[in-house]
Amino acid sequence: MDSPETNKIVTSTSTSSSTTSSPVVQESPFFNYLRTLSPIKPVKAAHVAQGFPELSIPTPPPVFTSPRLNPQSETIFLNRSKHFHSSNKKLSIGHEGNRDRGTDISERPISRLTVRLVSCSQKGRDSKCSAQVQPSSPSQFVDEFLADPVEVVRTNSSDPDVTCLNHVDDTPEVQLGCIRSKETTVKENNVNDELLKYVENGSDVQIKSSEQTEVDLQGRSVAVFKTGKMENGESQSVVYQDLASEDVNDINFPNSCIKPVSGAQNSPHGKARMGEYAGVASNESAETKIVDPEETGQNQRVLRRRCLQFEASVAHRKSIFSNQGFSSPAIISRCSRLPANSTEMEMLESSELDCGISNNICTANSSQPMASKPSPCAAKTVETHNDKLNRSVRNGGNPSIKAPLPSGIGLHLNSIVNTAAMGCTASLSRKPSENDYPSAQREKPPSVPNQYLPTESKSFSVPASVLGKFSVKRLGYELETQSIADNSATFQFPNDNADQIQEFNQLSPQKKRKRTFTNEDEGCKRCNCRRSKCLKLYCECFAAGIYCAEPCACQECFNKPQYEDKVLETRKQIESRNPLAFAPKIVRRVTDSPANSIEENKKVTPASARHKRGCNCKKSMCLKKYCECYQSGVGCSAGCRCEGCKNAFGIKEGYGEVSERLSRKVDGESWEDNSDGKLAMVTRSNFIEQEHCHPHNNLTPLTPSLQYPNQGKDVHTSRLPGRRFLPSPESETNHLSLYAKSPGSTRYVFTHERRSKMGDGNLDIVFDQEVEFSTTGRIDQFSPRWDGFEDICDLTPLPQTSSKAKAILSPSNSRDSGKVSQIQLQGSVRLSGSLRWRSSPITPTPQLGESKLRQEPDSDVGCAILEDDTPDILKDTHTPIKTVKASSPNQKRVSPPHNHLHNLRSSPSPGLKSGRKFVLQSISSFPPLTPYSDPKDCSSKK
DNA sequence: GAGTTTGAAACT
DNA sequence: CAGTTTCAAACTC
Repeated sequence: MDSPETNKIVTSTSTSSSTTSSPVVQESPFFNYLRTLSPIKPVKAAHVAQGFPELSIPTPPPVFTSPRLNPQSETIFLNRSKHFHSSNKKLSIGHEGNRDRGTDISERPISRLTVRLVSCSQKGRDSKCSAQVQPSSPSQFVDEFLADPVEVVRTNSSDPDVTCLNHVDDTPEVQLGCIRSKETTVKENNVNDELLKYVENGSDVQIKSSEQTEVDLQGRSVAVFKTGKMENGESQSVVYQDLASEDVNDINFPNSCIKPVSGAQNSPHGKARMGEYAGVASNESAETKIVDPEETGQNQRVLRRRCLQFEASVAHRKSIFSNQGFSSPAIISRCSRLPANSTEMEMLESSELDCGISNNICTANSSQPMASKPSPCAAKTVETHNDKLNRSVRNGGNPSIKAPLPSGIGLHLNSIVNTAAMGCTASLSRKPSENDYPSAQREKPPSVPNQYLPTESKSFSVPASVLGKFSVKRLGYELETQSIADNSATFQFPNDNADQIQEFNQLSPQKKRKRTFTNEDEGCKRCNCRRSKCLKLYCECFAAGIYCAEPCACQECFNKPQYEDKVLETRKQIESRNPLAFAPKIVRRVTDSPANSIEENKKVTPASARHKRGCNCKKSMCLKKYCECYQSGVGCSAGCRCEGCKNAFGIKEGYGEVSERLSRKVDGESWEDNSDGKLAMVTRSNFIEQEHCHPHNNLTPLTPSLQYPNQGKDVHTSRLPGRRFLPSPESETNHLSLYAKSPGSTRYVFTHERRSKMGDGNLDIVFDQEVEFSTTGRIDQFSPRWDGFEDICDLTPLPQTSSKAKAILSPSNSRDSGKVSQIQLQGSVRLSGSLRWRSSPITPTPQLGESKLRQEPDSDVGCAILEDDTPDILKDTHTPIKTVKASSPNQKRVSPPHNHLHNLRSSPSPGLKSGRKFVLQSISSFPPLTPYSDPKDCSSKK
């Protein structure tokens, strides 16, 4: 608040004490206009009487009696408006303590309004003070200013006396700087209108907490808040100060009880100044007081609503977190600025800032961090405790983060982690604990390359919980503002792992720690590259699709926003070699407890797609994290070239067999080395033997073999091209794999990959169908094996059948990814109609007549299931067997951990009997290089 | 924390 | 495509 530009931000002692209203102000055309436009409400004396019995607040006379234009006011106003961009004005919240409240507001022009808010006893609760600052463009300033009446709102049901300020316009909760109280705020009717004061908007905001923390909010209205306990510990003071004002006057307000703060009372100006105070708003924890100096002594009071709701938002947030998943794909746009430092991050984390949830793309423009207008993207809602808020504001400068309502938002942890959005695949399973990062690391969270973000929206939709606890802190994502003009930030988190996050939050500290250590290294940890310049897959950050950040110890790092072009180019090169290079690498299990429920089970994260070729372990025997398979928690597959495989999650020869014991441990997040073997393999020896006996059986996930159903006489299948980007605008790739799993049982894996280039993007539709035909009519499950095809287990009817398809638009164009980083389309797809068995000499024949396939009803169920990457089977035991999924190229396909299968087997649900396909719905760590297709186009593909 | 081991990634 | 080198994480002490 001591910004040099600011004339005077907060004075510890109020100096002016003149009680007469300023004629200049009253006559200002501005106020005139304001009076006309703003909801001006007469002050209600009744309430005042309650709060300030000793104060008699006369009905304020018309504030503006003369249309005469006051040059001074005008000038001030103009200046202020001018400052909205480069404003030096600041809103500061500081601990005023018992200051001299004597202030003659009336004398001062609005621009010089200084308001002190004093809350009364906090009652041991966390005092929360929020101020909503509404930035506005210069052009909009007047209108917005005028249209932004302030009203005092009573908050906190428990404390009827608590009041807060709200915007008259009922600004959405997302408003920046708006802090809600736990309780629904009751608008001013109960509050004495006399207490209402509007706060001058300024450019900069400084907020001081009790700790005197300060925050500068550039381009925001000026307000001075002061929060913190009074010396007597009972009250807090909030000071709104007009930056323009030369003489800062502090206005003391009574506490929530509408009573003068003790300090105020003691103040020489204390109560006597209340015919001066325009309004007071207080909250139990924090009171907000708004004073309209000009109107002081006037019969009219203009209420300016300020969203000063405090804890309510927090509660709301928590509720949201607990109840909502994150549906949006993880997309992080550049621009936006994440908490620049640990304090902000901490604030976000702890406070659970609502940010960019849902499809709402919130764009916060640093230049206009706080939009006066209730623009969904312009506002930021910050609900925090005093300290947190203050810290965040202080450090953040521009709270450019918008917090859209989290409704319906899901978090795709995979996307977050692995994808550009968040970058930690396996990490998704775990939620960052408070101590995941050293404070120093939190200082500078990793940032996400801009290219992964949609151009327009560049949105970073952050679920509150995610943002607060996961993204910000754990992942430490930082949206680096590349420029003042380009700093709108929107956070979009993938939805898939919302539950995981939630779960993690619910974990005990020990469990969190455990997960932290087990998962943190996977994808979210920071790199330490020395020679790769962080532009190779060696770099975990780069591989994860995120920029390196402070926590990184890399050297000569080019994986930074400023090198965006280079990063993107490198990425393209790498992807050209390996389209799945940026696919999630590690799969982690989120479930911490041996959940007995599907809910628990569905927290399993699929395995790595990047590791499509399998491991090549020589010495580790796939028992250490050197082995990606092991690291991913999946068994080695036939595609692995490992030697002496003892992968506890399923040895190569075992075709994904996993011991029961291990499975249970896995459920419990016990990633133990099971090298001791003794795995109770649930073998399907037949298939395994066949596969290994035959030279062609050494199939990679991408090159499944076609085996005839009849017991091991495998006829080599056509080795279909793996998933790769085809140059043609639209390409289709079909894969058919037949596996003779056992005598009388044949499994068909049909994969149709269709890449369509529509509009400016690609639509990747991958139909993976795996059908197992059993002579017995029983559909076998898949083993935990995770290879690219084998684990495609959704039991689907023959291609001719209509099936649900999910199309995921892979925003190759990072700019666009924000819009629809991952679009899930659901619809009926007649596979037979559109598919061409271009590559496969073998057409899946429905002639497997005896197969007793379950035809998935053409319902939307499948679509709902597809909402996240949770294995379908895990999500709903009653899920129809058939599910056709279209996914991005980087989609991971993994087999469920054995234990889950085991559980599923036991499940009476018929669906559980079917083979399972685990598809990692996460978006690629990096959006596809090709532009994504328009959703419409996608729809058309349905 | 330093050094070693390891295997993926990159290079040739 | 195979062999080699590079690289950084994982691991050990």
